[in-house]
Amino acid sequence: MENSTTFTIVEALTRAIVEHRLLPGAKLAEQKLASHFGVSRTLIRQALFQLSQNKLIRMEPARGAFVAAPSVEEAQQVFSVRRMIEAEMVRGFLKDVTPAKINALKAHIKQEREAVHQEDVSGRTELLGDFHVRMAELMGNQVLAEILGELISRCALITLMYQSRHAAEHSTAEHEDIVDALAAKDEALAVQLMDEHLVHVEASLTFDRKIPTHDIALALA
Amino acid sequence: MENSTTFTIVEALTRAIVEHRLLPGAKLAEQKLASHFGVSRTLIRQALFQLSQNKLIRMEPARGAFVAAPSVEEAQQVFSVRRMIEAEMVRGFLKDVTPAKINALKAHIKQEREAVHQEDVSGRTELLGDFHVRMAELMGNQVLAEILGELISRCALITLMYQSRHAAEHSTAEHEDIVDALAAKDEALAVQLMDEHLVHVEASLTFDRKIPTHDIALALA
DNA sequence: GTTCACGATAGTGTATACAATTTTGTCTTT
DNA sequence: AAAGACAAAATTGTATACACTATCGTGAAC
Repeated sequence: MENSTTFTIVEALTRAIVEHRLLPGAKLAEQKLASHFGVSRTLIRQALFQLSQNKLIRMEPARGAFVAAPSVEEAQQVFSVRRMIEAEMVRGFLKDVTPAKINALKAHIKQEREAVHQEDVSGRTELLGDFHVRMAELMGNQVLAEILGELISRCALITLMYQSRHAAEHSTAEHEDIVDALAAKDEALAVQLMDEHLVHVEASLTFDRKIPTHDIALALA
Repeated sequence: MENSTTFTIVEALTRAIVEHRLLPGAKLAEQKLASHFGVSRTLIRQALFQLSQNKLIRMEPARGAFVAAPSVEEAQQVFSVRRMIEAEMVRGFLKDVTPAKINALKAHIKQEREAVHQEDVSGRTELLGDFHVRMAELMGNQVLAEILGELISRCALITLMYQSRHAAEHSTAEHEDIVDALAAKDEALAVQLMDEHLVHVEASLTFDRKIPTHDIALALA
């Protein structure tokens, strides 16, 4: 899409944030990043700008960039939007479902299972999110896939921020149930399972617990 | 959100694109824009970068920025996503509806009617889109409002690109019907009306007609 | 001892300079 | 005259320089 150097930096920072190597509230000083990546501040600023549009960081005028620390309200709104989109996505998916698409989803679930065995936490989180994006892609709606992808990145940050003990263990099982319902072309059931799945993920978060952060103001709130 | 100077440039370019003063495919040379706005290329590049994320322009490596010319597929996908989101938005809106919210929507429709009288084309298009964003805001879901806002910007570009003769005249009437259904708390009807409304808008476009553009490759396709 | 003022330092915001690439125009060759 | 090669101009990509703001530390006044 855009320049590949900037893209590399965005990717690296995204991974660092989503993998929780950079905690919410952490400051992202431009010169330090520039030195680390061996480029000028110009490219760093481009990358930070992009990340701020993805809501993975927030930028304060004349103060700099900080890893985003989504509020409880924002987290709930993100999940709310996901439920809206994905309920209808399931309906749309069934409107033009084929055995090949079902198989593609099953193949993805197989990958998920392998990742669980390997205890690859960050890779697993990514795969669990990709299931939903994959569904959008299989519908042939790239616009939907992009929007959902952004929402799911935000969810990854939220999940790692509020997750007590990742109850995401049975996410794969729920994905499987959803695919079964899709294969049976049971729209009402599939929609319900998808909605419940997202409710479960959201419910597994502990919005009232203490949360690790580098944001002073947030830590004292 | 970000710097106010850049924001001003983004606003100005957005208006120019959405109001069709800049045709799809038109080249946006950095130096010319910089001179026009009386700033350096740095700020122009930031603005162009942001616009490219909003899909209002596309950037080709080492070639520059061009006003986006959404393909028919993309246009249909954008409308498809809007139907998905807004169907569920109507349901969500009714889950916590109040007379005040209904009145707010009615007030907005009144504005729409006035704009129709004034023959203010660009302002009218904006207002018609704002109706949908307003609904998201009234739900108290800012995340939803932002996502919908971006989609509606893209729709404005699409509409002005493919619109034969704006059949959007009865959009306001349809908005009114939707609000009536909401006031009556008739979920099924409201959802149906919203879906039909979006289908109407999409159907008013002429995907098979000639489209004005500055994009050579597109004009000869 | 606490608070305020002020200077030093670090960091961001913008402009400019330079490098690399693309585009354009001209000239040569066939 | 048409096609290709090459040079010149224009444009984008990146780095650096400068200006402005915020932050932090020190010291004076109370």
